[in-house]
Amino acid sequence: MRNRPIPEATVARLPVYLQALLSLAEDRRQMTVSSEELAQMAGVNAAKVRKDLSYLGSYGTRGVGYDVEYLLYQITRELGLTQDLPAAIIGLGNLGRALASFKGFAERGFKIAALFDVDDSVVGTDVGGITVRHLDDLKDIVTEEGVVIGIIATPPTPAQLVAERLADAGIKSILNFAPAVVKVPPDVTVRKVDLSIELQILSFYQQRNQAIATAREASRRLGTPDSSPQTRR
Amino acid sequence: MRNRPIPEATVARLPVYLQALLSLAEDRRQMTVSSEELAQMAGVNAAKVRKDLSYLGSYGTRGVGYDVEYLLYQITRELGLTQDLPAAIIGLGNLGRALASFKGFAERGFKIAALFDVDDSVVGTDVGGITVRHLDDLKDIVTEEGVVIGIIATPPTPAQLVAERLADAGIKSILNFAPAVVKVPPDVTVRKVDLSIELQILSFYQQRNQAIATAREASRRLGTPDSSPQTRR
DNA sequence: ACGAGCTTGTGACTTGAATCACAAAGTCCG
DNA sequence: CGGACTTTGTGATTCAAGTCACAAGCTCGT
Ligand SMILES: NC(=O)c1ccc[n+]([C@@H]2O[C@H](COP(=O)([O-])OP(=O)(O)OC[C@H]3O[C@@H](n4cnc5c(N)ncnc54)[C@H](O)[C@@H]3O)[C@@H](O)[C@H]2O)c1
Ligand SMILES: NC(=O)c1ccc[n+]([C@@H]2O[C@H](COP(=O)([O-])OP(=O)(O)OC[C@H]3O[C@@H](n4cnc5c(N)ncnc54)[C@H](O)[C@@H]3O)[C@@H](O)[C@H]2O)c1
Repeated sequence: MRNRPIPEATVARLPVYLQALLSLAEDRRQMTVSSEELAQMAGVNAAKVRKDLSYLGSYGTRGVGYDVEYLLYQITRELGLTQDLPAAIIGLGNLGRALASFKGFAERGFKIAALFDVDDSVVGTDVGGITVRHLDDLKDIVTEEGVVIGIIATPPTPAQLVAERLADAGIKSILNFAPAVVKVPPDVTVRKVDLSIELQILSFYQQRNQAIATAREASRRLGTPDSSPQTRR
Repeated sequence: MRNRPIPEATVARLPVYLQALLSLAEDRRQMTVSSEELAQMAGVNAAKVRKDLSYLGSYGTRGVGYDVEYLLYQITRELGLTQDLPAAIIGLGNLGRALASFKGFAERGFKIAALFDVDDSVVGTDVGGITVRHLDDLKDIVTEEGVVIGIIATPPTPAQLVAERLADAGIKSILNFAPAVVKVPPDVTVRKVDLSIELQILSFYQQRNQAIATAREASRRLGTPDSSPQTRR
C-alpha cells in the first residue's frame, strides 16, 4: 500500500482525522485510538479509516490501535503542516474581514501574512493587526513575505483578474470564495468554497424528501401499500 | 434517463450551471447555449454537462443547444428554488455577522429569516436589519417564520448542541461552519463548510508538487532522464 | 508459553462517477 | 428538398471510491 499515490478522497479526509486526533491529544488520558473510535469521531466507517491511514504507511499496532501522538505527527507531516504556511487575503469586505480576524488559523497550520484590496478607503487601514496593501503591490509583498496561499474574497467579477495576479506572483494554491469559476494555469490548484451552492444543494434534498413524504402520505390515505422507503444518505 | 434518481455529483453541479445560465440570461443576446459553452463556463467537460442535464429530462434541441430561459427554469425548479427559502443563522460572531449582512442570498433563492445567539451582549441587538434572538426561542421562532435551513456559525463546542436544537425544531437541512462533526437524526441533512480543511488540502498538493519539482530538479542535475511527469489535477 | 480476544492491513468485490464515442435528430442553405 | 453540418442523448467502457471480510499480528492473562 505504501508509496502508492494517495487518493484525492483520502486527502480530503486526513484533515478530519487530524482534528479528531488533536482533541484526543488534548486530554492526555488516551494514548492510543482504534480505527473504530476514530471513525466515530470523524463520522465515517472504520474500514475507510484503516484504508486511508494505510496509504501513509503501517502506523498502527494490531490488537491495540494507533498511537495518537505518532499518528498526529504523521498526518501533519503528510499534509505539509509542519510549519505555518503564510497566506494572503484579497478583498477586505465583510467576509475578508471575518477571515482576517479569525484566530483559528494559527492552530491549524496557517498564518495570515498579507492583506490586499483596491478600495482607497480600505488600503492603508489596519485589519486584525495587519495593514491592508494595494493589489498592485501583490507580487512584491508575496515574494517578500513568502506567501504560498491566496484567498480570494472579492466580488465575483474581479475574481478572475485576482487569480491571474496571484498566479503571476508565483502562488500555486488558491482558495476562492467568490461565486465565479476562475481559470488558472495547470500548475495552480484552485479550491472553491461557495456558500450559495451549499445552500442550493441542501434545498434539493430538502424538497426531494418533502416530496417523498407527501407522496407517502397520499398513498397511505388511499390505502395503497407503500413500496420503497428511499431514505438514502 | 428520465425519472432515474439524480446522482449526488450531478446535484452538486446543477448550482454551477445555474450560475452560468444566470449570467447568460442577463445579457439577452444569447437565447440558447450549447453544452460546450456551458461546460466552458462551469469549468467541466461537455459530455458531463449533457449527461447531467439529461437526468432532468430532454430539454435540449439537437443541432441548436439548450434554451437559456427554459433550462434556467427547469434547474431552478429541480433545486426547489422557485420561492425563497427562509434560513436562520446561529452564532453572530465574526462569521455570522458577515453572513447576516451578505446581500447575495436573496438573488440565489434564500432569505435570512432569523438570527440566534446566547451572548447577552448580542441578543437583542440588530444585525443587518434583523433582531438577534436567544437560542432558547429557536423552536418557536423557527415555526413562526417557517425556517427550513439552519446555519451554524458558533464555535465548535456548542455546534452539536445547536444541531440538536435545530433538529428538535423540525429543521431538516443544516449548513455547519464550525470545525466539528455533528451527529443528527437520519432524516436531517448536514453539509459542512470547513475553511481550515480546504487550506490543509491545498497544503497537501502544494507540498507534493514542490517535492516533485525538487526531485525533478535533482535528477536533472544528475543527468538522470526524467521518467514520469505526474501532473494530476 | 500459549490460547483467547482484539484490531490492523489489505485483497476482492461492489457501487458510483467520469469519459468515450456515435447514432439520432435537428438546422441551415443552396 | 436534400445533404452537409451541428449538437444532443445515451449505451458502453474505464476509472475511482467505498465496502466487505478475513488472515496476520499483537497483547494480556493464566
Ligand atoms: N459576506 C458573506 O457572508 C459571503 C458569503 C458567501 C459568499 N461571499 C462572497 O465572498 C465575496 C466577498 O463578499 P463580501 O461580502 O466580503 O463582499 P464585500 O463587497 O463586502 O467586499 C468585497 C471587497 O473586495 C474589494 N475588492 C473589489 N475589487 C477588488 C479587486 N479587484 N482586488 C482586490 N479587492 C477588491 C472591495 O473593495 C471590498 O472591500 C463575494 O464574492 C461574495 O459573493 C460572501
Ligand atoms: N471567522 C472566520 O473567518 C471563520 C473561518 C472559518 C471557520 N470559522 C468558524 O466559524 C465559527 C464562528 O466563527 P467566528 O469567528 O464567528 O467566532 P466568534 O467567536 O466570533 O463568534 C461565535 C458566536 O457564537 C456565539 N455562541 C457561542 N455559543 C453559542 C451557542 N451555544 N448558541 C448560539 N450562539 C453561540 C457567541 O456568542 C459568538 O457570538 C467557528 O466555529 C469558527 O471556527 C470562522
